Amino acid sequence: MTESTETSDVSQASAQASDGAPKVVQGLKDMADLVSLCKRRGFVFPSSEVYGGINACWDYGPLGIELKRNVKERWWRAMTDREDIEGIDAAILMHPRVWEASGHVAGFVDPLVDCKKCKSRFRADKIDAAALAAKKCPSCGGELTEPRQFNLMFKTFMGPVEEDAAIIYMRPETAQGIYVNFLNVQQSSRQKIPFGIAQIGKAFRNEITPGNFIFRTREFEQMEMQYFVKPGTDMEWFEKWKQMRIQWHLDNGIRKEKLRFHEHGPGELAHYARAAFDIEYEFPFGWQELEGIHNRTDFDLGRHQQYSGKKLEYFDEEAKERYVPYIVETSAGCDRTLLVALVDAYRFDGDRVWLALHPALAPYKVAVYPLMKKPELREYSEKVYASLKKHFRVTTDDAGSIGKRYRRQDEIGTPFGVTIDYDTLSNHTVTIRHRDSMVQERVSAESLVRYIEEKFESWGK
RNA sequence: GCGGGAGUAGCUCAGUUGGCUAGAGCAUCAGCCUUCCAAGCUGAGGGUCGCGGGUUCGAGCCCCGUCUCCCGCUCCA
Repeated sequence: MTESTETSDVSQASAQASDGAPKVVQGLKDMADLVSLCKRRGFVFPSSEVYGGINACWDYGPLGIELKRNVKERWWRAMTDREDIEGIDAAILMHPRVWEASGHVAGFVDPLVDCKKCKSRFRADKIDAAALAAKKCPSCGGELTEPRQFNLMFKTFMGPVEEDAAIIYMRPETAQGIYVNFLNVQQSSRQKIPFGIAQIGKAFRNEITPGNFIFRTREFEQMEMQYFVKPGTDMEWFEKWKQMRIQWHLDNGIRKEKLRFHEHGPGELAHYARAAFDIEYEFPFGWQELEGIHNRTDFDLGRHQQYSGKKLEYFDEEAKERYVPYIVETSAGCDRTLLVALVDAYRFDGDRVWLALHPALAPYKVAVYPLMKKPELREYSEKVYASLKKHFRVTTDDAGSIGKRYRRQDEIGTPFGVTIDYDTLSNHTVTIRHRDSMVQERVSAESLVRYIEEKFESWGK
C-alpha cells in the first residue's frame, strides 16, 4: 500500500482554500444546518409531513435508521456481552398499579396555574393556599388562571370500552419493566447478585416543552441497564458504572471536551435517588443531559413489594442472608446518543461538509466508485463492491464527477471511498480515500478488506 | 399555554400599489464531457404559494380563522 505521488499532491492541494490559505475546520454552530442535512440526506424527517408535521415528532429515514441501529447495537453489545447482564424487552403497556408504585401517578400529574399578567406559571400545590383561593399571582399580584392538570403520562384505554376503569398508561420510562421482572430474570437466568438487566425501548412523556430537533420528544427511545447490587456495595458500583458509561460515549468517538459529568445536588435529587450524575454533552444549545447514572437504592423494588404484596428479595446463598437489592441505574437516551453522534461529527471547512462519524456508527462503511461511467470500470467496480459487501455495509455511485461523489459520501459520514481507474485494470490496485483527511492511498484490490478492518480497529487511536 | 418571528420547488430565497402560463440558484434524474476531489454542456421532472373561508372582474400579495415551525418563558423522575 504505497502512497502515490500524484494522488498525495491532489489531496494536499485540496486541503487549502482557493486563495492558498489553510482551511479552518468548524463544528456545528446552528442546529438548523444539521436538521436540514438530516432531511436532505434521509436521516430524519418531520413526522406526518404531508399533513404539515406534528410537533416534536420525527421519523428516521433510510440513513437515520442505520445510524440508530448502530447506536443500539453498540450499546447492546457493551451491556450483554458481559456475563453479568441479561437483556429483556418488556411491554410498553403495564398494569396501572405499576405507575402508582413508581410514583408517576402522584408525581407526574401537576396542577398548574398561570398568571395572566406576568405569564409566570406555578404548581398550584406549591403556592400559598390563600393566594390560590384569591387567584393572586405570588410574584406580581396579577390574576391567576384556574388550576389545570398537566399529566405527563400518555393515557389510553385497554379494551374496546372507553371508561375510566379501562385507563392505562403508555410507559413514561422503561425502567419499571425491568424492576417488575427482577425475580423472573434472576431465577430463569440463574444470575447471582451483582447482576444487571438491560433493555432498549420506547417511552412516552407529555413534555410541556419539547424541542431542539430530536433532543426532547414526547415519544423517545431509552437504553437502560439496571444493576442489582448488595446494599453497602452500591456506591462502589455507582462509581464503576459512571466511568464505564462515559467511556462508552468516548468510544463512540465523541470529543472528550464536549462531555462532562453533572452531579445532582441535594435539591435536584429525585425522590428515589441517593446519588445521581448526568453525563452531559455540549450542544449548540448548551450543556444538556445525555445519560443519567442513578443510585436508586431499594426504593423501586421496595415500592413494588409494598404495592404488589409480593416479596422481591434476593437470597444470598453464601452469606445465608436475604435482602432487597439496591439498584444502580444507567439510563441513556437513544435518540440523544444518535443526535450527539451527528452533532459531534459535523464538520465544515468553508467549502466541504462532512460527518466525521465513528466507523462503527456510520450508515455506510465504504463507497465504491468507477472513476468514470465506462463499462470496463463499472464491471471491475461491481466486483469490488460485491467482495466488500460480504464484510461491510457498502454503497456505490457512478453519477457525476468523482469529486461530487466524494462530497455526497462525506456528507453522510462514509469513512472510506474506493475508486477503480484504468490502472486498476492493469495492476489490480485501487485508490482508497479517507473521509476526514481526504488523503488517498493506492492499495491492491485484494488487500482492501484487511486494510479497512485494520483502520477500523485502530480508529481514533 | 403565553410573548415574539416565520410558512412560496427537496434546500436557500425572489415575486413591485392585487394583474400574462409563479421564477432563480443549488439539489435530483437522463445524456454528453472528464483517468481522482462540488460548482462544464444539453435536456427533464418537481409548486393546488401551510390549510380553510372571505373581499375582488382577478389573490402568493388584502381580511378572518386555523395548523405547523423557530426563538424566549413556564415545566422536566
